[in-house]
Amino acid sequence: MTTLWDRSRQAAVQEILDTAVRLFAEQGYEQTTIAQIAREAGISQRSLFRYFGTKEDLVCGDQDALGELLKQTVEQQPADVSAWDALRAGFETILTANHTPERVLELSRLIFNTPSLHARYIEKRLNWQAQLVPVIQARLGATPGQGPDPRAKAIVATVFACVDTATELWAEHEGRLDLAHLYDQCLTAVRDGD
Amino acid sequence: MTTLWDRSRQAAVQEILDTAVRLFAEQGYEQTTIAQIAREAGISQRSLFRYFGTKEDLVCGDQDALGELLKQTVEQQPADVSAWDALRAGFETILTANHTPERVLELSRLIFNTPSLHARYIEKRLNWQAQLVPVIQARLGATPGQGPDPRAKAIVATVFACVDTATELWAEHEGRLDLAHLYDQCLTAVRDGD
DNA sequence: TGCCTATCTGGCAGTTAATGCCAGGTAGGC
DNA sequence: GCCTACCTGGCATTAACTGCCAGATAGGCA
Repeated sequence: MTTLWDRSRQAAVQEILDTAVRLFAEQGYEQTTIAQIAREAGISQRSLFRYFGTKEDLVCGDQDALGELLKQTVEQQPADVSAWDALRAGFETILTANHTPERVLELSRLIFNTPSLHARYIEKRLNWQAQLVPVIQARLGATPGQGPDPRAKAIVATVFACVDTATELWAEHEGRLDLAHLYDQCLTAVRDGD
Repeated sequence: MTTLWDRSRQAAVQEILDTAVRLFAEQGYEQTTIAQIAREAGISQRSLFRYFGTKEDLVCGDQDALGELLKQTVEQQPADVSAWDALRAGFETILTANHTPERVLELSRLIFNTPSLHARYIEKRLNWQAQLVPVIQARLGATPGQGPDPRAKAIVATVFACVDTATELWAEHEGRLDLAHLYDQCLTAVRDGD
């Protein structure tokens, strides 16, 4: 309900984000300090850390919200949709909910070329995976044999592996290829190859 | 050739490593400082950073050497062995070349329970993947269609996803399950499921 | 044996990300 | 117009690193 605060906060977040991404693209992630971003965005370091808990969150911060959307989409697929198709539907939803392709491409380049960012990005994605495993487990039904059932974990991990592979290829080719098609190619190679 | 130096260095590395892993297990990774490790190992902080470039390398440091072994094993498989089987052979080799199971279990617990370590661990494994892709690409033969061929990348990424899943389950169950069998279960769920 | 050189080691200062604390300001309700 | 809640900025501090320099130590060589 506190409209003005929320709006100015939203604007501030957006401005800080734009400043940060611009500086990262210009001079590299490691070479850009928090002090510089704060200075150019006209804000104190202390406040910057209140908006974004870590430097890495300036790049991978909105992953958390996307993960929630992904989980909900997968959960809401009809019961007769297979685990594979449900996950694929989830990722298609995320694709459209994400930033513009140009922005995604810029962020992808940054992430794939900066080890510490890449690590952080993977960490966020591991959270997505952990959230999805019970959802997929429910869709798979009862355990076939005795012992723990690794199927859901394996399927989710594989789907993410293919998404990551497709995204990396897509970024390498400057976004000129169709991401969904690349993903399907990856999954075909894995499931129907040899 | 410089025997004494090398040996004392080797001994120092081992002692630092043991001290660090012990402290990490006792009080957690984040709660243990470099200063404390250096103090208890009887070495200066400055020298500790010369042995191990980062705190994370105290846990995931020897991954680099294992990656080289993995690549060589996969490369040396006979030409008629499929990509999947070649990779599986590589991982079996690594299993036996690793530390004792107890040590691996301890390190696994640490890695899977510490987000930043888990991320760094996967980052190292991404290096393994990048090295393996051309090897697998050669084994797959010519590209079927036009455009880039994502098959090798996808297959390698999937195999690692399954290895990771199996290892996590194995660590969760305190090493009481058969790791190779878990891996096969994961791969079956992915390739032959539904 | 005694020196010389290459390498290792420790201490010290400095940088950067990140956190806690406190004083001061600003928006919105009464 | 005041009061409260929240936000903001500055200061101090910590922890992971890094560069620099002086001192020690091992091994080669005369």
